[in-house]
Amino acid sequence: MIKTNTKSDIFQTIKDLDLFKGCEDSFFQNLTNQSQFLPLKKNQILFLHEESATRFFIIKRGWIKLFRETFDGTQAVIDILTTGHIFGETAIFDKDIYPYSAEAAEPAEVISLPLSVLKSELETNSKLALKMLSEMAQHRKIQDKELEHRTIQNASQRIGCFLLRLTNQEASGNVTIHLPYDKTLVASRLGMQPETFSRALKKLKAETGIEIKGATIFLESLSQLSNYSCAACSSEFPCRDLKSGTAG
Amino acid sequence: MIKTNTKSDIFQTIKDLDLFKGCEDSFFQNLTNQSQFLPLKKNQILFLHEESATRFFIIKRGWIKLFRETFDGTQAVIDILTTGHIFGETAIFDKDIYPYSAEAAEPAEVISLPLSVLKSELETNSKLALKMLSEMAQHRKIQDKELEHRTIQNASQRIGCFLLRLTNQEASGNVTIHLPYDKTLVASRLGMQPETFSRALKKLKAETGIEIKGATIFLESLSQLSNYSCAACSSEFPCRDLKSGTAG
DNA sequence: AACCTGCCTTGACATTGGTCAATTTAGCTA
DNA sequence: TAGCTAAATTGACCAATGTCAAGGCAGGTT
Repeated sequence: MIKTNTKSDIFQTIKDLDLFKGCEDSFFQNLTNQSQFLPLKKNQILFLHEESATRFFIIKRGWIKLFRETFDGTQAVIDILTTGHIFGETAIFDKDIYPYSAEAAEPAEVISLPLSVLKSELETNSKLALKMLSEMAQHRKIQDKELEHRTIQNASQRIGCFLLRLTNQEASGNVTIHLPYDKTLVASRLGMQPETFSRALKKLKAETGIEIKGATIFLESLSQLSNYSCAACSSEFPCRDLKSGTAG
Repeated sequence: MIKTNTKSDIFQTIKDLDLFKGCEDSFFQNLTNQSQFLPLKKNQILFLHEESATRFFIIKRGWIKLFRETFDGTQAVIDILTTGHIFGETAIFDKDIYPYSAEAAEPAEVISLPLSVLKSELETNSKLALKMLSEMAQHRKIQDKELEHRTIQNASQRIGCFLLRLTNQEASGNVTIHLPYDKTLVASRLGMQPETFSRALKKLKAETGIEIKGATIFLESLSQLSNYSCAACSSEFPCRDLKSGTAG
């Protein structure tokens, strides 16, 4: 039986990250030495927007919601991330202030690591800097597309697009999709109210003939959705660059 | 009389860029040697989304619109940039493919530079990589906020926010703002129809008491607008990080 | 001055999505 | 199983924005 919260497991998890590919073991060791394993209950807050930052995080399991809110409590969801994704690291470039709040959308486990170690590694390891730069540029493109979608896709199309991004887009034939978290949360991720989500999903079903049973959706083929959703997008269908949960 | 399209002027323009601060003259010289000065007429297209990229650009004068469009011609404006801003450079990180289209929103002058030189400089100059990484992270935060605004601000509030970002936010007392380009374009920049823009501006006037004369807007004070617009934003008013035209 | 042309505004109306309140459903726990 | 709670759905209504069509205005040209 493997324990998932040992230091050696943390070491291995960090080492396996694509972002850190090619880094020295000493770097991983430094990070690991100052690491913490954090189990999070649903809705548990990890840090708040504008808070001073000393640590960044890697998701081991579950879903983390990044968001910001206005004074009156209105909330805007920035992204919802899962296993293998990093967040909080951009504070390095912004006066060590977190640019968003983070909370567990579902029970989750994250690894907490010191920003200082990452920061000094970045200054000496140009491979890492370039890799991070590349991921950042990728993310930027995704953000641009997100904004585009808010502008030109309606609620049903956005849901269809979201579902497609949960699948292997090369698949042919029947596909079963399971929503990864609450519908309410999917709604906020897509910038709409839960009621709108509910009705828009129903409309999506009527327009495309998909089957819905609770949080599970059955497709006869991906084109059933892509014909409907991708018409209102600037990219061709298999949209390789738009995997969901890809932010940091 | 200074000519603005000489090689030596290009050299100086590049050297003055914040992004390139600290780079060697040899780098500037390499860029300059392969540079081109391009005067652009209004609506002239510079490159198209998905096109193969060999050059990036720096704006010398005027306004450049970055956008993408769907098959049926619906257009989503990503950003509108002006003097001193760089664009097209992120193609380096995306298989040398432009992630958006670019055209002159107003008569403009841009300097065209080879991506190859930038690319190899990035690989050897870690200061530059870090600086670019930092700017990218900054941009990312701006994009997040842009998305937030689309979600929680209404049309009038977005216009107010846009106007505030055109000003020196430390100013006290009277302020005169001049719209930098067509209202139609401002509308698309803010993700709304021209008709909606027109009505929303009227509403903004009614709600805040600003004065409007054509493309010129008079404020008695910035708080007149900030009270109205920034209520629906997660940031406090003087929002230093949200300068307009800040993308690349 | 007359006339274009493109931008902007306005009105009338359609559509989309948001809000509020009432139920229904599903998953837990006792 | 009964009962609790949170999530999801539904209906009725409203507000915001988009669409289409008609004018109006301003700047540039002849």
